Amino acid sequence: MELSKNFEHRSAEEKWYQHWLDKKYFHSTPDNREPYTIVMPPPNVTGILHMGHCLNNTIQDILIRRARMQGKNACWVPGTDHASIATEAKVVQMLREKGIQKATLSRDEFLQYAWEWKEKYGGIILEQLKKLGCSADWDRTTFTMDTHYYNSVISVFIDLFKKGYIYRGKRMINWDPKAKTALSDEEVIRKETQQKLYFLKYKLDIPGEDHIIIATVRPETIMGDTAICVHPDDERYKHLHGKFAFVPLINRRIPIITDDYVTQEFGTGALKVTPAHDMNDYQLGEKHKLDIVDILNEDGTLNEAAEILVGEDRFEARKKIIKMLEEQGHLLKTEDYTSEVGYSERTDVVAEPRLSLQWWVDMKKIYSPALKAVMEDEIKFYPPKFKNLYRHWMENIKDWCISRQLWWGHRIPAWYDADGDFVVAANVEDAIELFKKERSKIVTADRLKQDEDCLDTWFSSWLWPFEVFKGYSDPGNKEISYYYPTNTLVTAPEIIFFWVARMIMAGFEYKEQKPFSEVYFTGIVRDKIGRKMSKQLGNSPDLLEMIEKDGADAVRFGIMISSPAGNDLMWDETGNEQGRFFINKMWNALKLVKSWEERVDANAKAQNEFAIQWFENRLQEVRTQLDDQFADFRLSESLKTIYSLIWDDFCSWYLEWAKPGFEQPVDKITYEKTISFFEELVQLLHPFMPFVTEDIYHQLNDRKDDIIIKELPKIKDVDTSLTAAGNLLKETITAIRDARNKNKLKPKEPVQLFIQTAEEAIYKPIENIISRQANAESVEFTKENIADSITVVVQKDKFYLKTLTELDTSSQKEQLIKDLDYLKGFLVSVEKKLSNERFVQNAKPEIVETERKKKADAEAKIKVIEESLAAL
RNA sequence: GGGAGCUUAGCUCAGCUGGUUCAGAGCAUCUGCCUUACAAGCAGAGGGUCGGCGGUUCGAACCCGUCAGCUCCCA
Repeated sequence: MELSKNFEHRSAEEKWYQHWLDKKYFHSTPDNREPYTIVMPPPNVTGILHMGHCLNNTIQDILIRRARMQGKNACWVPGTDHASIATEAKVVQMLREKGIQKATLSRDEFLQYAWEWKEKYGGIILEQLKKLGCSADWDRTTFTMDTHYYNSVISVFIDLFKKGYIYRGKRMINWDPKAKTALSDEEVIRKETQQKLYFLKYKLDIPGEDHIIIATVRPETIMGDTAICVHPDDERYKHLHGKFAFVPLINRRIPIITDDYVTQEFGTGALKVTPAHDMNDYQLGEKHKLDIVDILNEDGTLNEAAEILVGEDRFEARKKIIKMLEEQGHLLKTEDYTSEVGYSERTDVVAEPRLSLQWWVDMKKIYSPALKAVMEDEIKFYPPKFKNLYRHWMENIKDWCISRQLWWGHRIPAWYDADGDFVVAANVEDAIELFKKERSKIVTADRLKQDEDCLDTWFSSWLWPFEVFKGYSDPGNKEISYYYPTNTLVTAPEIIFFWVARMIMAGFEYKEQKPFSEVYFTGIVRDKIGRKMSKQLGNSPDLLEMIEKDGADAVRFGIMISSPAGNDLMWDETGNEQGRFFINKMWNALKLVKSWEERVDANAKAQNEFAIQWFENRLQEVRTQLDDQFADFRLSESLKTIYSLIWDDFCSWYLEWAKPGFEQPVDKITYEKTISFFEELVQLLHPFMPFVTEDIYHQLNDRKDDIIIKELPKIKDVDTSLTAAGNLLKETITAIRDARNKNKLKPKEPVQLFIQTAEEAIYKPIENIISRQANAESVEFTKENIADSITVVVQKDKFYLKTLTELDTSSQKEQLIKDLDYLKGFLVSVEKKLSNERFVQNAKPEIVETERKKKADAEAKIKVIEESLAAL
């Protein structure tokens, strides 16, 4: 079969991915092998592939493919989560485009639209992952609202409620006025925001005193003020303790209280207290038993309680109230002020602290096994620095607000009667029973109302590692017993609290076992100037476009090569380019090796014993390194290691040493060994670049098997003397080439080479390689200096290059003098060490021994160089 | 305000428990080559007081202290 000029990624990707699917290589069923399991962090069902997914899933695919090649039963479970806020927002928008208002629909009608939307657009991202080459077990694709999953979530809610871990309570929460739902603390993103600090005069209710000045960034909430607070030690305000002031514009009379919570240095040291609209003020209010005046509606507009500007949006109201305050002489001054403001993660509007009746998980009751497991390394974090962060969060854990005022999601299984009493039950029949049993009330189904709200998406995804195997809905089934606990979780550090911590809690609560053994936190993908990739900035490249242009292998290479273990990565498109060049390099090597096919001479004597032995040994060395690197998730390093093994060791050295002369025959052993080396190389690379490696594997030989499932050979012992011999050979060749370069010899100009060494036996087997690589027409051993030649010193041996062209010895001389100076300096430092008695006494004997050897080596080299200089 | 982390070549980063010629890699730069696998390439080269200062040690990029700059998380 004729080879194409270049690797054609489009057709190869299509061909091999389909082939792997047809052969069901990605599919796993329990058997006798050791399992290796990863559950994919379910992307948002509305999502499309971005660089973060690309990194994360490439890493998972690498781990899975390597495990598969190690003979393990590799199982990678894909799926999506229902993303209640994001999806509901998209459905609402789609309906609006059709001219339908959500408010005009019943819950069931709305959900029907939502499911239609999900069937149509949901799961696009999974198709995109296939383009990237991901070898997930698609037969196991799970959705957090699949029937068994849905029921498990509801059942877990009921169970936790029964255990007293879930309660309903009126508390301060983060409110998203756009999505009109509660948010958990983790769903609020703090951002530095430019604001203004307004200094307002509050009239005092004291004869002879005029006003107190208060600094605030939220003047529109003054109508909710129910106190002014100052520090008890603040001399400026001591005379005002226990007195009263009036809220501007509405003239509500409010007390002046004291609390050491107030920072005297900030603003004027006097704080307006608005318990309904600020977390800290709420706590102050509780402590001092203040009134609560809630002046905002659920959509962020002002309500009747505000008395003025009713119906205006909070930010419009801010503008207007400033004008009113100014007109009436209450505004003293305005200052620029920057502080962190919370934004809704999903809708990006400013989150509003709001007092609201919500459902909560009492985290104090459930977190401790999860903390212990990580602290004691039962679950290992990579990199381990995240343990601290985890511990800190766990030790200061707050209750989790799990209700969301949305329809798309798992509906809270609480049932209310007309009096507002409620029970928690899976269905209305059970609810009726419970009312009877627990509350001695006889109710009928038509009098009961189910809670309108649904559960936080994370309240479903925390069951992911076991419910994807139906470990909750069908406990003890064959699959959960085989696959659980899973092995590795690969995820972003941003969701360590959202998801990782909670999965660990759920794992211990419901399976009495950890959900996974190790968690690898990837870095955040940034652009080349260090900004986080985001839609807003538009600095996120179009992945599918890149895959189309450069190929999935090149894209995978690009992201992995720039990805230090556990650190953020500065992504740059030149990485893809490097990947493409690499593929091209391998393709050219393939062309070379294929060209030998017809020149194999079964009778020819084996030519390349040294090269073959050396490369075989190199392979073992690298395999050992790779094992260590994989154990620590140093995948970027692994890729670099394989890259250099293929490019430098195989292409630049081995192939050059082993390749036959122009139109010369190839001996059978060299040919077969070369093919098998190439196979092993692409096998090592396969997890990183699956398509090109599978393709080359099949190009090298006609065969029935596939590299994707070819088991990696066992590692053999490394022969360090071979490594050393190889290094000497490379060093010699480089030194001679350098000398040729420096003496301006044309590459084509042959030289006569003389080797002066005490150990000819070392050079005998590599003599012909040196001669070829240095373009020497003859090689001889010599005991004498060779006059009128270029002298090259390598370790303790000398090489002479005799040429036809006239030589200018000045540059060699310069180089030799430079080397000599360096060595002399080096020798002095070694001697200093050795003459230091404390060193000889304290240092380990091996260390002293190597110093002695360094000294002897340096002296020998100095001698050789001095001789060479004398001969010049 | 509390906590964590980072600072090594022009850029992005390795450097595991202090000890080989240990100051490294890739990219970029420079020089010479269109050498029948590959110019998307080949063969070479240059480049850093390891953020500053102090300490521990026979010995420090590595350990300790301190200062400076940057980043992230939590309040």
